[in-house]
Formats: sequence, structure tokens, C-alpha cells
Amino acid sequence: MSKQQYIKVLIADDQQVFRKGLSSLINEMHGIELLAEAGNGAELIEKSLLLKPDVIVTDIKMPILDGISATRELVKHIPACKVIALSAYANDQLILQMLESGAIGYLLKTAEAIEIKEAIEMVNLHKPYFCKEITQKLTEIVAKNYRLTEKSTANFTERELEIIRLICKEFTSKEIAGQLHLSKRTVEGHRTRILEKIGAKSIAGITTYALSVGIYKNDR
Amino acid sequence: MSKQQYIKVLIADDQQVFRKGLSSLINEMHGIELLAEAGNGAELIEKSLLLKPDVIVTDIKMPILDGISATRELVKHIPACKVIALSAYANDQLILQMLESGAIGYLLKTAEAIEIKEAIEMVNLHKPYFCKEITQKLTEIVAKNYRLTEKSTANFTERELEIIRLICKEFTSKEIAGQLHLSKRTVEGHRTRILEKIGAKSIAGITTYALSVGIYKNDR
DNA sequence: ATAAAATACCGTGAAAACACCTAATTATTT
DNA sequence: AAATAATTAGGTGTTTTCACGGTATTTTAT
Repeated sequence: MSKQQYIKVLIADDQQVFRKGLSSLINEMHGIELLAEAGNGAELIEKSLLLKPDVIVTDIKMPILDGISATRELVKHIPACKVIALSAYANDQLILQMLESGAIGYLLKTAEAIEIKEAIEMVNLHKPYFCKEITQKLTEIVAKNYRLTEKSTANFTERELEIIRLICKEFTSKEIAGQLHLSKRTVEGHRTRILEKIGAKSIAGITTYALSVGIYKNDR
Repeated sequence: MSKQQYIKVLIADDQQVFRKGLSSLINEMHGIELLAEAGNGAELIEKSLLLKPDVIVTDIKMPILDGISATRELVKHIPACKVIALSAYANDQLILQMLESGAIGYLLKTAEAIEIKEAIEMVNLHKPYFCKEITQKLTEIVAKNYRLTEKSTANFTERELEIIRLICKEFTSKEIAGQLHLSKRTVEGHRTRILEKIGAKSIAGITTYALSVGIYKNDR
């Protein structure tokens, strides 16, 4: 380490104007080095494999190969590189898809230079970074997923919840019985009641219900 | 609505000093009216049922009845009231438990008056509010849950995805076979392959995996 | 105190899931 | 052209799920 450890960045966007603007802004940032630009996902992958950037800032909607697919590929081949997604809108599906694909940063295109710099520095330390609007969305998503709904309030007893969690973990009735020191038949009885309460007809219904309502997220 | 629509607030904390500090700060806030104080969860519930506050600001750790259990009770009986949780630490478990219990706001005790006011106003509009540290935690949790792991990189074929989605909808092999015009054995074969790829041992594993990774979010 | 809910337990039997196999036909990739 | 993957389908047998009956005890609420 000499005077400065530069963060090597690669950007991708299909709009030339936006790309130019982004590149000139990043070029002005201290401690950050812009390696190259890409106009689509395929190009992004190609240049990334060659240049091994620390951070990638990529648009989501791009021709040939979109940012989500590109990111999926990238994290597979270069797990060390951190991806920040850029998007025009704060769309739930896009955010989640991008996160699923492996991005740890998400900015709206309305972001200003100072925020982009902050995001690059943050994700470079493997810390997720999301702009205010995205954060708002994420908290809504989390809150929604974790908050109890009316029907889930139509509720389960502690025992039932316990058994639901174990069912979600792929344990059979016999195994659950062993863990809770109960009879296998007792567990089956509880399971039947759970199925009734949910209105499900099989284990699949129990697990999908449990996950959608947020039961299960406790222990491990 | 006359000149001002006051937001009615109720606070709870077992530490008298903190409680006094909080109450005097809230008393100074414009547009917010402090109804009462509680020293524990039981008291909080009691006074809430009586006074019907718009927003409750409660500590998590309290004697007799903790904030989480109290919140769970409260949202059941007064779904209209919004709960902001207060905690000394940003602990993953506590945050999630609090969210599960029904709180839509979460602040650290180091929060300043201006932020507390902002949080009260925000949650009063049924919008979740979390302080910076909690937001950071939440994004980490979301990112962790949604980011792909090695095994989830296991890509499924179109047929497999189709079958996974149907399994999540509680269809049996025979039913799926009928819908896709296949033999029951074929579906079972696919299912076995899916189990292998996921590393699961039962339907429960398939559904939990599918939901966590986001398969199935397409149709309905 | 009495009702109601939660908890625990059991039998039977059919259907489904799952664990082992095998193997043919079609796509896709190299 | 050859290898690989995907899709299809079957056999056999064990385990699990689930529907349909029940009963008894304890805890909680009215």
C-alpha cells in the first residue's frame, strides 16, 4: 500500500449519455479509479473477467444481456467483485431480483455523485448500500414479510408454531416427536390441526404459508 | 379537524429517568400529545386499551411483560395503533421479533428528539420507520436472505421449475402429471432430481427453498 | 365453577412420498 | 460425431402423510 489504495470500478449502461456522465463523475472521485465502460451485460462480463474490478456499477435494463443476468454470472466467476445496481425506478421485483442475483448495492439513477461515491466505498468493504428510496422499499418488504397478517393472527398455539417450524426444516413427524419428546401420533394430531387452521392439504401448504406469514424465522 | 390534529402518544420504559426524559421531549413536540407513561408491558396494555393512542413508543426489555409480548397483544386488540420499539442495541433477533410482533418502527435509545419526532409522524401514517443502524441491519438481513448461495446456483430446467411451482401449490405428483400430460413416474423422477439439486429430503425442503430463492413468484 | 381450548395420545387404512434401480428418446453442446 | 443434459417412463419396496375415527388430562378464560 503506497499513498492510496484505489478502488477499481467498472461501469455499464446502454445509454451513452448517462454512461459518459457517470464515468466523468467517477473519474473525478478521489480514491476511485475507473477501469472501463460497458454498453451491455455481455460486454460487462467480458471486461470484468479481464480487468477484475473491485466494484461494478451497472444498469439493470440493458440489451443483449441485462444487468441481473450479468450479475448472476459475475458473482459466480468473480465472487470478490461487488455489484451496485442502477435503476430508474424503485421496483420491488427488480430490487429483489437484483439482490438475488448477488448485488449488494442499489441506487436510483437520480442519485448524486456524493452518494454514488459513498455507495462504491461502502460496497467495497462488502457492506450493502441502498439509497433512501430503496431502503424505504426494503423496510416495507421486510415489515410486510415479518408482520403478522390477520389470518395468521387466526392463530396457532405455541406447540403448533414449534411444530410448524420443524416441519419447515424438513423433519418428519417421527423426528419431531423425538425432538419434543412426544408420541409420533401426537405430532400427527397437531399437524392435522395445523392443516385445518391453514386450510391446506399437505406439508407444502404448511411451509408456503409459514414462509409467507413469517413464522419460522427465529432460531437456528 | 380544527387547527391541529394531534398525534396521541403513549410511552413505556422501565427506567424512570429515561422515561421522564422521553416524556418531556415528547411534550415539547408540536403536533404530538403525550397521553400517559407506563413502566412495564402490562401497564402499557392496560393504559392503551383505555386511552387508545395513535402511536406507542416502547422499550423492549421490561419487567412483568416485555415490549415484544406487549406489542403482540396490542396489535391484536388495537390494530389501529402503531408501535415504535426502543432498544439499547441493534440486535438481529430483537429487531425481527419486534417486527414479527407487529411493530412498524424501531429506534435505538441513542436517538435524538428530532428523530423520535420524525419516527412518530412516519409510523402514524402507517409507514415503517427505522433508524440508520437498524436500517443497516435490515438491509444486511434482506441481502443475506436474498443473495444466492452456492447450492442455490444449481439451475433448474424449465420443466423442473414448472414442477417446483406446482409442488408449492400443494399438488401431488399424480395431479401434476395430469396437468402436464405426463406420467406420474416422470413427475416423481423430476421431483427426485429437484431434491438432489437442492440437497433437500422432502417436499418441505423444496417449498422453503423455492420461496426463499424466489422461484414461483411468476404466475398464480 | 364450568366451559372451552390446548395438549397429549391411539387405531386403521389409503394415498403419497421417497429410495433404490433401469432405460429410451430428444436437445444441446463440444 | 460424440458426449452431455433433458425429458420421458417404468419396477419394487419402505416410509410418511393424511383422513377418518376416537379418548384423557391439563390449562385458560368466563
